[in-house]
Amino acid sequence: MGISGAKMVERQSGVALWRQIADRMRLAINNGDYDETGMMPPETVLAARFGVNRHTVRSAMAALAEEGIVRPIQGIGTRIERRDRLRFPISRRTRFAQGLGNQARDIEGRMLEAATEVAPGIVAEALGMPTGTLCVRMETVNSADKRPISRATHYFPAERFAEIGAIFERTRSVTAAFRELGVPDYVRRSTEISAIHAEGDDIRHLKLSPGAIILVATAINTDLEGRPIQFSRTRFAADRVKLTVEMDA
Amino acid sequence: MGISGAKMVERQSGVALWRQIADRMRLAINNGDYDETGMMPPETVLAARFGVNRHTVRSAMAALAEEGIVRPIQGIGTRIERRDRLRFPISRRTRFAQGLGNQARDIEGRMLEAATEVAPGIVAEALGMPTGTLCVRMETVNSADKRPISRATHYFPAERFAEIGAIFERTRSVTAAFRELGVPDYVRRSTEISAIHAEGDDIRHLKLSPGAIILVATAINTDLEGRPIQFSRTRFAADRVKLTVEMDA
DNA sequence: TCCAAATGTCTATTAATCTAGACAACCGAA
DNA sequence: TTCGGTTGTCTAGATTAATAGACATTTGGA
Repeated sequence: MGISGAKMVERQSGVALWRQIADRMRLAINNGDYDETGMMPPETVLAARFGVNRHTVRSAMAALAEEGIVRPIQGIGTRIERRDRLRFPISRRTRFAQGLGNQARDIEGRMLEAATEVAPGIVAEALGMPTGTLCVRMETVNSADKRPISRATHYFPAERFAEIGAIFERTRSVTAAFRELGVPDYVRRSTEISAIHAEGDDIRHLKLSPGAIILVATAINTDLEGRPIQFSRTRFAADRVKLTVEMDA
Repeated sequence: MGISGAKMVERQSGVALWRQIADRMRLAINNGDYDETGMMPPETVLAARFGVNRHTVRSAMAALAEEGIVRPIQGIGTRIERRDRLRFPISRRTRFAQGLGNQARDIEGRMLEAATEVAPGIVAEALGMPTGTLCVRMETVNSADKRPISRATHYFPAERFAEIGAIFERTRSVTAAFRELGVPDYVRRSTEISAIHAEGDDIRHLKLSPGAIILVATAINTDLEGRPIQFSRTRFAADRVKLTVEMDA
């Protein structure tokens, strides 16, 4: 159960039981409580759990079905059709944790790997470096409420940000790492968004089923002087995130 | 008619009409809509305005009277007893007592319980601890001028803050307790805000009527090194507090 | 093929909510 | 004192919400 233990529904509160139950089931679904099976527990189980009649649970379920969140299948059970996707705002000041902000309790960035290597052609061009220049490549996985949301590959000019891997490992934040390395603020110059089928390690890291769709956001960040400091390619699990592009003057 | 225009109440929404009306009247009161007279409009007027029977309005009024917000006087009308909503700022440096500052004379934090136990999954994740790690759970109620404002459940890593319960009991302040335990300053890493209907013990501790709305702020605080030191879930009585989120770089 | 498990549908009953109307009780002012 | 306006109380009925039980229907697997 939740943080504060087993919560019973409240009677005579002016809020119908089926509505309370529907609200709590929607929360549980979005929280990923039923991700293992992708199915709701049987109606009889839910009725017992909430201490109400099965018909009351069915009313709640009908409300969720109306919203398109679940779909009942006779003889099988009730399938979870849709989880609300996190809204990830992309703007001039895109920051991972800030962007998801209050859409999840626990936003975590985990580093998989960091290495210094020769910048690939596209990266060198994006960062305005001669071909053959060294860069730091950093691989991260970002999660919201324990659920992996995105997988990113970042490139930084090695000259300025040689230690960024170690600092990220400690601060778990690109923004914080930049700050420690003398970049108090930075802005996004460009973002390109595309969609492909998931493949390779992304399937494993994002816990996707083969053939799932991922959104790819390729971005360039610059410091306030306009010098490129980061090239990143972030793969979002498309069934968990929607990207909202925000324009600004 | 309030700021937000003429909204009709919704039928068959799973929320009783009297509850919807009570909520909207509470908002209007706290918004100062009736400050000129200090009285509610007559029940017949309200009934016409909301498009419901007078008895339905009376049910809503009874709920507000139960909360101590209004007091009906036969022959005269219904007087507004109390209308105040504290502003609670949420920022990188959120502190309970400081935040309420000069909005109340007497700001009190009372501890209900403190226990060392295995951290729930969400908490362990939030605090960056392996699952199964011990944490201190502390339950508090915060009041301003003797009126309960919020009810919070805090989690601290047991390793660093085993004694925080005893220290809070003495100092009545999380900030002070942290200071004694070697954390001179701390910042808020994240805050998630949602709203639900009050239920369970919160109704009793916050002296709410069943079905009242509470604001839930789930927060993680870190020390200046960025290590998570506190996970908390604070439930604010929504009719007594408004949260103002302050952005910073 | 048969069974267990799940959702779908139906009837019946009780409780809560909302409407409707009438009238009593109370207060302030004309 | 009378009267208009207000809240308080009562009865009655309609609608919605919730409980209870029975049985049909569908599916997947033994």
